[in-house]
Amino acid sequence: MTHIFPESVCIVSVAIPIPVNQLFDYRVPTHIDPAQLQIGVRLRVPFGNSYKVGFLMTLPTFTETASPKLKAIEAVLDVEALLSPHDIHLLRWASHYYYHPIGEVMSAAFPVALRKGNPAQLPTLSFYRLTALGMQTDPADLKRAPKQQQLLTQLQAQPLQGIYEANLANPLTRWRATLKALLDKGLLTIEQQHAAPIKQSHSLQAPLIANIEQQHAITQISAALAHFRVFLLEGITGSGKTEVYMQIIQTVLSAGQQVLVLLPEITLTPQLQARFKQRFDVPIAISHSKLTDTQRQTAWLKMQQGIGGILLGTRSALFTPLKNPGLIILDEEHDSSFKQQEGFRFSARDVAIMRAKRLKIPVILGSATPSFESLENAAQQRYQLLPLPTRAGQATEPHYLILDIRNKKLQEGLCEPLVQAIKATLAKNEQVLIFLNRRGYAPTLICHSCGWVARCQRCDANLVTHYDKRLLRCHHCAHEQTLIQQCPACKKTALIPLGLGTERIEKVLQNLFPTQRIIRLDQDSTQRKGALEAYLGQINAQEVDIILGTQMLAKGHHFPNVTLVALLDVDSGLFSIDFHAPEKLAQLIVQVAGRAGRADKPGKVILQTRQPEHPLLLTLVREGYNRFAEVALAERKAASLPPFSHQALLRAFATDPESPLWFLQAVCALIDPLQIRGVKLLGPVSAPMAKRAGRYHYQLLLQAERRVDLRTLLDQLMPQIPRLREAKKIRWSLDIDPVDLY
DNA sequence: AGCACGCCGACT
DNA sequence: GTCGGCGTGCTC
Repeated sequence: MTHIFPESVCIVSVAIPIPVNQLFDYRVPTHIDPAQLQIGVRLRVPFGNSYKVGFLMTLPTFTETASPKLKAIEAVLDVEALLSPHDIHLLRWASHYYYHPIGEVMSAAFPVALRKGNPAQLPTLSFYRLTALGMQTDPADLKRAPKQQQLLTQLQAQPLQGIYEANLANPLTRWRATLKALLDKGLLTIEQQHAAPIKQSHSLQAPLIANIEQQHAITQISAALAHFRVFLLEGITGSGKTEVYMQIIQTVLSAGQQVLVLLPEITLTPQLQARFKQRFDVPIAISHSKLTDTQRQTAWLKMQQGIGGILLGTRSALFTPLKNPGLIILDEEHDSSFKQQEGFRFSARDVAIMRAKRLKIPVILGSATPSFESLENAAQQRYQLLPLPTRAGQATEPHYLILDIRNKKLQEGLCEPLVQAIKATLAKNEQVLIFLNRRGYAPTLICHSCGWVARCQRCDANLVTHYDKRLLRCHHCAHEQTLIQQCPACKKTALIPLGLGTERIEKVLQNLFPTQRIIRLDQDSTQRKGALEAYLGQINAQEVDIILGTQMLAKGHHFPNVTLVALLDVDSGLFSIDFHAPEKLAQLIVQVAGRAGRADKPGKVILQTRQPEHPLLLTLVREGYNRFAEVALAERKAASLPPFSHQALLRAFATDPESPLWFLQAVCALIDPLQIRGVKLLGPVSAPMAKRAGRYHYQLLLQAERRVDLRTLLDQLMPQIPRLREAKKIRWSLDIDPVDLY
């Protein structure tokens, strides 16, 4: 063997998007200038027997003891890092906090197109700042080009200065031809070519006159701009939260800064987008999972380059870089879809707060029903509570009525007083909203003769009868089969659907109210693209008398002519083993109730229950959501439950029923000798629904009153878990601050 | 996550 | 005697 003299090699550490929490070292080849390498730039690197896009995590260092297996960087994909040092720091923090591999966390911050290594260029679009000088073209000529028509109408309505996005680079569009023609005729001038940062922004529409509480909120938040602070804007439905957002946004935009607005649901983005578009003359970027990779890359780059003024997006938009960040708004902060439930299980709410802290900007958390955790943070003065108790236009709060349905004759789930209330409401030409959180016809199919029940083969669950499609379906896996007539056990034709789903209630209502127009809104009835929007349109056009539906009724949409809301079964939420259940139930009730009523037509809310004396229900109905939260928080404090303690949930599953348990027992055996005080182990136990989609689920809950104890334990434990022999047969994950305890 | 390596059953 | 099943281990 020839002796090799030590030679100085330039190396860097790279985060690769694979589920292994380590960095990989690479040699910087001589043709790459190490002085030009910025932390965060994307690199193409050889990995295994292919190539991957990784992220530079350390500055180059020179060493004489480099391992001979080091490979060289193939290419540097960015001249400058697309993420700021603040954002990279945030991602490092999130990787540690959630114990998730840094490569996957880094990768989560980028849109798919850029993860693949695409050049960070705004594709085909060019941005121009256009100023209209006066228009002659008739928008009626442009019937088949709605976008052009819209622009021309706008230009004619007011000689304006604004930023328009014009796809002048694409020779195929008539859009380009029109603009070109307008430019040629001198009807438009290009004030500024190329992407330009927002310098200032004018309000296109006069803001509404704020009421006292709104004005107080606006003043308080405005005073805190350019500082870190968390505001909890607690506004009941119709209290004008959005107006507060918009007035603050205007201030932030006027200072040349950008705003990140996060929403829980895609369905809510178009409404807010329309209102923002009317109000602000900055480009608004949209980012959610229903957009194409290119659309999301465009939105991301617009914000990164400072072209976009507002980014409206869902959870995954949280990490979008902002050239000049000024404010983060997280609307409906209580919503559990802000918590990612697989892979990198982060809370968009908690990470947003961390991000704002680093960026020294304020966060506004908005909700009519804040999470108990946020209310506790407000009580401890960590967040500033800004209540908006008044409904705009003096609409009154709904009146609650608890209907005891024990021993009452039910017409297929509707008690007589409810039927009467529905009749009375319909007689006044007002709409009724009926809520039942169970889709399908009936949750159980039982044999009247022998007691056989239709069960899912792959889950610990009954099959749900769907009459519309003549199917038996499992709501926990993809299994479905045709609806059977004959009992497979005793061969008698005595199968009875037991219990109520929305499909069944729809038929009941059709029988009771044959002349009324009824619409059912659930996952099954809104499968078709655009179906939900079409139904919502019909409801608002008063073409519907009774609206029936599940969960999806609780989100966002307001139905002003609904004056009666009925929740058919609130009991199922009262007895869950998950301590979050009362909180979720209260939020659901208040959110559903909030769909109804307006100034001149106060709403009435009927709750059907077999637990009419249940203290939780009574507190909520008599004393309101905040008092309910106080009581529930006191109980959590007494029981040392979050937010008065901190949890991490270790889950494991496998197709074989025993190895997940063995795995969790092996983990317990690792924990024991660590001698960490202050951390309680609860489990291992099988998950509430142990068998799901043919896999057996088990879990181990770790709980500590001081977060530092939990972290000390996990810091030592986590590196050891992948080395366990028992870990190889199963799939496992760690959920920090779990929201669903199953 | 991919992907290769590796040791046991049904096939030309 | 080979093709291929997916258990196990590694990736700078």
